[in-house]
Amino acid sequence: MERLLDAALLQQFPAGVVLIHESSQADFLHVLVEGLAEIYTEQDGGEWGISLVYPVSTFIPAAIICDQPYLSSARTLVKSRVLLIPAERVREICNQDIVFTSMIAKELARAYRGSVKKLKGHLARSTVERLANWILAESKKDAHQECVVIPFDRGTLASHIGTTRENLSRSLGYLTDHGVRIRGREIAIDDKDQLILFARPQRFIDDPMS
Amino acid sequence: MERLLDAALLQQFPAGVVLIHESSQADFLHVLVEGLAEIYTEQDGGEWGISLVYPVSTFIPAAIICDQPYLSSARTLVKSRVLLIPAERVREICNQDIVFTSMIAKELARAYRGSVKKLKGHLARSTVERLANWILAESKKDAHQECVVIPFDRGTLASHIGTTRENLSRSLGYLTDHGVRIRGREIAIDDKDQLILFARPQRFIDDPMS
DNA sequence: CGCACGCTTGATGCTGCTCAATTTGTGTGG
DNA sequence: CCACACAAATTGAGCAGCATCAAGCGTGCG
Repeated sequence: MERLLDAALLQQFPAGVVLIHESSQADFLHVLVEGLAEIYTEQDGGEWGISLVYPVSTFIPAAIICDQPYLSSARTLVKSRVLLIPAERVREICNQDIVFTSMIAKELARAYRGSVKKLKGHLARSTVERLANWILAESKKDAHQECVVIPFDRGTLASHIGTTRENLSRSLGYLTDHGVRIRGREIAIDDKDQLILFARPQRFIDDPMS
Repeated sequence: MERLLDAALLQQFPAGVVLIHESSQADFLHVLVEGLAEIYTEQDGGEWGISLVYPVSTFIPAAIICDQPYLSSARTLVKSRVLLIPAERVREICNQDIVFTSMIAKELARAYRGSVKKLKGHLARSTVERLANWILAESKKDAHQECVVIPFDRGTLASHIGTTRENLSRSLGYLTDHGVRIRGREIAIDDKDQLILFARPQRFIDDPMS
């Protein structure tokens, strides 16, 4: 563990800094210590969100383990602190320290499951349903608040829901008839039961703990 | 390694046997030794393909590592031999044997990257493009054959491409104008360059090695 | 032969993207 | 404090992609 940390560096980044560029070789294992980041991919001039990263977790550990180029890009969404560990060092310790390695394995497993859940959501649900379920999931983490605040701009949210800005707007409007009220970035949940009825959340798609 | 194998059992299954039921607790680590299997999910009465499993690899290792229910189901597509290792034993060895653990980590990393690639394909491409790229990818592995044979029925292929049987049929018809000829389950590639031109394959979506 | 199953083809409608116009919101400088 | 500029968000119209339903075709098997 010492050998890990003496080569690592903790850095502070403002919002909107691109930390990883897809298709570049993996050079560091990034650990988000504080803040918020997104994993995204650039395709045909557009951007699509792959996942959101909350502290404390690593991002894109798979590229380091596989010793392969990154499949997606990453940027900070708010001011964040990130721990950078040289890839070389990580792979070295993966052959020595069992505690670290099985921690990495757990991290990979969690990320993998997240990705499968996202895939399931896209295969089986419409845009509005994905949005409704995102709102429900978000409302759970902020300890029973009746109000969800989108922590980034709407374009970013749209790219993570898997739609365009325009349709996100329409979808939010549509949910107005299903227990929700919109005020800029604030989404007030007036009738949670009605929203749940519409969204039909499933444990194995929407529950981040599963 | 001995402790792993003395608790494991190698079993033979015919085609179409469901080995894993989603939402059930993970009891075994499955290793496909020979044959072909698919990971899929059941949603609203339909089935959607998540991934295909070729030998030799594990399936759904993440559920065992996380000690959580499976997120998807798995079945054999052809007669297959599968090694079953009790989950308990796997987790135990994950705290002891570094070689095994880092092998699992690599396996998880590969699966994770596969899932991200599938997600990218769905976000950025149309059904026909996904199909065209699947054909190209398939043609690569069978050592420069000019002909791809779908190794399962079309409904299954449709579910993995992310469309319906009907639209798969239409899409195959459409590709007829782009260098391909269809004869039942055989897809003859007459003009690979033209197909590539249409499909615009990307290394970081379609190359299974990356 | 006739039935079952898988594949194809057609018609129709919904979802969601694109483009464009308008409104709202936000920060800036006079 | 207002006027203005610029970006973000909304709204509308039109259209492409794809699902759905339904019917027609082909092949294999009892």
